[in-house]
Amino acid sequence: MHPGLSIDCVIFGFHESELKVLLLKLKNQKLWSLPGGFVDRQKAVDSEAVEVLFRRTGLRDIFLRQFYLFGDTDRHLPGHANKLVATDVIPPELENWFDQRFVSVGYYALVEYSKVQAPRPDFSSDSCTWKNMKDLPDLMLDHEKIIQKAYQILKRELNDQPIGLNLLPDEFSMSELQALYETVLDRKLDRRNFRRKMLSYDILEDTGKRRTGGAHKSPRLYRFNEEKYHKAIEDGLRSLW
Amino acid sequence: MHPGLSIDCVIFGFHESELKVLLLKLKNQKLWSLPGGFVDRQKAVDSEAVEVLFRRTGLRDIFLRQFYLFGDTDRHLPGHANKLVATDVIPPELENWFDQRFVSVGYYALVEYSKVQAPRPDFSSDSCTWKNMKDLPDLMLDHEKIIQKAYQILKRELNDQPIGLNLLPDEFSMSELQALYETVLDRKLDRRNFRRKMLSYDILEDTGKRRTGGAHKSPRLYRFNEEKYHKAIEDGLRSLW
DNA sequence: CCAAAAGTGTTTCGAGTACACCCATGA
DNA sequence: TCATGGGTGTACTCGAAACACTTTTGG
Repeated sequence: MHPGLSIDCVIFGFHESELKVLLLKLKNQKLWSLPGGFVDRQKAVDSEAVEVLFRRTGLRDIFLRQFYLFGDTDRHLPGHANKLVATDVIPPELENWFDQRFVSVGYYALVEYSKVQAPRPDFSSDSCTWKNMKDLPDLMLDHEKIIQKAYQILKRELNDQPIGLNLLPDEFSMSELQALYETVLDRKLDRRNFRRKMLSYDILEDTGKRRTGGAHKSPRLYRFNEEKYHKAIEDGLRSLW
Repeated sequence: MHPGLSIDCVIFGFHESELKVLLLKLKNQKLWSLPGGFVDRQKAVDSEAVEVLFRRTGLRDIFLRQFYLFGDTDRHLPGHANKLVATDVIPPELENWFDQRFVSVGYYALVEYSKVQAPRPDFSSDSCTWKNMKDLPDLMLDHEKIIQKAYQILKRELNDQPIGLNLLPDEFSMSELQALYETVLDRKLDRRNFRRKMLSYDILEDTGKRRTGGAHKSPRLYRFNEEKYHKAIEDGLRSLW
């Protein structure tokens, strides 16, 4: 039957200057979980991850990155499967099977919060919602650890790769982009230096438009040049050697 | 039985200014393979990788990094298992099982070539030797791709992390360290700039000794300050943000 | 007219790069 | 004494960081 291989997706979203993660709440339990699923023996692992993302968010063609394989033997506590049976999450005949070691591949994705319309829970969970990274609920298994690892890798990769595409509207102001970086990095950045550095990456285009409506000076709107953006991800933004 | 999960280790060694990979030659075949093995359901994946490294090289406490999970459906060509049976690598009853999709976790290690005394082959292979990265033999499955991916990630990580520990003797000259970097990067570096930059990382200690015996000025010998070295790996050598 | 955000330029500092000469050693 | 590699310093350029005032907008 199952190959004993599952995937877990850490789906990051950004909203109101806060970094969010999409989580499922398990039926009849207080625990939450990452969206994921088992990988069929016939399917390629990476494409299954794409499917999970699609099932939960309705989004395709999103930056999705495999970042780690979690394969420790102590990923769940004794009695874990028992609890799942007791709370009706899985049928009793699967209890033993669920008590063995699981190997899970972690993926993370960056998606635009507003484009995800009413994320849908699956059969084993009764809600699917965005949770603030700074205020995560109790999570099953080692999902907390998986999220933290994804976050750590995301921050490290920020040094070599741009982010923003799929995390912001198609057109955005420089301040919005900066707010994204500040949120992910969890600290303030200098406005002037940020603008200069970001423009120097040569991945932005000025749309020529302005956003009006705020009680302030109307900002220019930019968009990503997707070709250059993807090239930057491929080649890295800098290399020391 | 098997969980359908295997590991493959790309073990890099460095010798005479060449980057080597430790490979096994399959019994009765012209194909070579990466050292690896299946992961028992009871075992943690990372520690199995440590075991593979130990079985082949006799080394423990070596930098070993999980770098990717290979989970495509087309990892081997049709007839692959059949060939393995025909050439006596596996018994016939396993043919069907060997024909399904395999998921393999890639690890890479950096070890000192000279410390590996006569690497030992396993039951399915008749030799285990170092092969030059620039002249790889034909490899089974997607092992060539795995090696190239490991190499690519190694080069990228060089921008954030030092290398050298376990790849060089305990004490080494600056030129030897530079030769290592030049080999991995596959290009020449400026001697003066290399020294300055490397010293600025603050991970080296001057042993106070010199190496004599060459027909030249005798070079200072350095060693890594392991505490600082590991801290540099943890924290990264630089951060742009 | 005022509050709030947008836009802009300069200086300072450190790291990266290019480059050339003298020194020590063993053969 | 000579060939070979070891050791060192300086000038230039560029990116990073610190820092303050003026402009635009809607309320």
